[in-house]
Amino acid sequence: MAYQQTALDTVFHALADPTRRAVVQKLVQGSASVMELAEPFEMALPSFMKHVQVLETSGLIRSQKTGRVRTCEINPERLGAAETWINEQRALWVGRTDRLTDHVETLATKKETK
Amino acid sequence: MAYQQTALDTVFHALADPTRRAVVQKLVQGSASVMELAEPFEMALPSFMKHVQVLETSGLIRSQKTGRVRTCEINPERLGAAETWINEQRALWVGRTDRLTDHVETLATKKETK
DNA sequence: GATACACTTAGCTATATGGCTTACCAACAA
DNA sequence: TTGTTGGTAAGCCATATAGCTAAGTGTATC
Repeated sequence: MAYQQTALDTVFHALADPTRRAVVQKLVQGSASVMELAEPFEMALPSFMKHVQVLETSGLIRSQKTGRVRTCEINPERLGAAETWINEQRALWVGRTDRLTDHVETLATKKETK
Repeated sequence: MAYQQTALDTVFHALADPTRRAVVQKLVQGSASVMELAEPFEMALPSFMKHVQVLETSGLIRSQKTGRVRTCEINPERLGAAETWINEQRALWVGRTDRLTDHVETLATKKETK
């Protein structure tokens, strides 16, 4: 569980930056080289590479160097971990509002039968 | 869209910390006072209040002071924004794998009819 | 009115983050 | 062999973050 917590730390941190979210959005559509990914950004290459490192460290993407080109691809499982956590909160929230609704309905029913 | 981007920045940043995620998990089950929320953490109160501020700034929670007690509650809409973004990526990813699957199946079908 | 409680404010420290520039290196291409 | 391309490494700077302590403030409670 502790490992899971740390993973969520890094995943949510990685997604807390617009540049890195844009990289994720690009990679879910297909793998791409670092230069392709960097092109839309007015940013020094070493700075952009730092973002790639953050994404890779978080497990959201994987990369591999072939010759002089580093190609990145998404790791959908890790994105799923963040989704799972949020869905768990939603389930708790929905479950709670369901119980509240039931409670209110129970009270309403009791009033009707008096 | 720019506003949306900034919102996602702060939401994902807020969730990038185990203490803050624990607060969110508690609040989806019902509102709670700051002291109740802080109790499980071995942390100075001003430190914990900083986390609460981060969550409030991100819009994930709301708080209100009544007398000397500040009560916090979840804002499910903001959590939904993060969920929406992740679901959009998953849709792109699934759509892409679907297209690949179709392509492979088309090739397989062509082989069979030869 | 004194005391306790629940924060709030201010300031500090150490670390992390996100950008930059410069120089370098490995791998192609001409 | 030289030039170009695609990174990589190192170091710098400014800002942000995450914790702390101490002191203060407003609101109950006794």
